[in-house]
Amino acid sequence: MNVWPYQDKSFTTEEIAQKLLGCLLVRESPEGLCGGYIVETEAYLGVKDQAAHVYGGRRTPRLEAFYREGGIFYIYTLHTHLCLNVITQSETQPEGILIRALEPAIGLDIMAQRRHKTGKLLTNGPGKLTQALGVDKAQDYGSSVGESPLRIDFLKRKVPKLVGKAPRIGIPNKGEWTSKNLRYFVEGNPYVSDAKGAKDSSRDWII
DNA sequence: AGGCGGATGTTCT
DNA sequence: GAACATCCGCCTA
Repeated sequence: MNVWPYQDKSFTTEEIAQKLLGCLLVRESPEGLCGGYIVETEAYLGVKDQAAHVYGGRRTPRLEAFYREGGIFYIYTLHTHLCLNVITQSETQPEGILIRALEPAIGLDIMAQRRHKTGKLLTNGPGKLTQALGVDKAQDYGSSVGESPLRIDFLKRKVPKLVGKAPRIGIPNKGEWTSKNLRYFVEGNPYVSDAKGAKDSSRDWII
């Protein structure tokens, strides 16, 4: 059975963010099944993290998922796009992980239809991957990552050869939190959102 | 009512 | 590959 493997809270959010790399994110829809391997994540460390939505203990209707159990999706709207996050801890410890990029693996034709794009442009950004998968806020917000139309397969995973660490994207003026290396990615994978060259795609996975 | 949040896609070298 | 126009819902005032 495919369930949230970090229920016992014995792992930090930073650790889980790295463990999610290589896991298969899939989405079931009337159009068919599609999905890809997670290649880029960012950790958001709760009320003390100036870049987190819940910084300072903020609690508003859209943030409710943070104050529930780990292993559910938190989805927020950014202009026209949706950003997909996994809640990692507990009611009293509102932390989460932003999924920033996928390597397409299943239903490439369906994703291309939704994106009107192909290749890297399919899923190499947080808003692009939600569009490619057909993520729907009303349907997927708060749903379980283990068994829902939108879910993560923690078993059939690839193993990154090398995990890169870097500061998170787009959070200037957040004090020390701006420069912390809380962004993780599969080194050399061409689908990482700011991968420039994208040449060395042969050396990204062990398996 | 107004401002903020960041990602996308186009257009220009 | 860098610059910029555009996108709109949630919160705070």
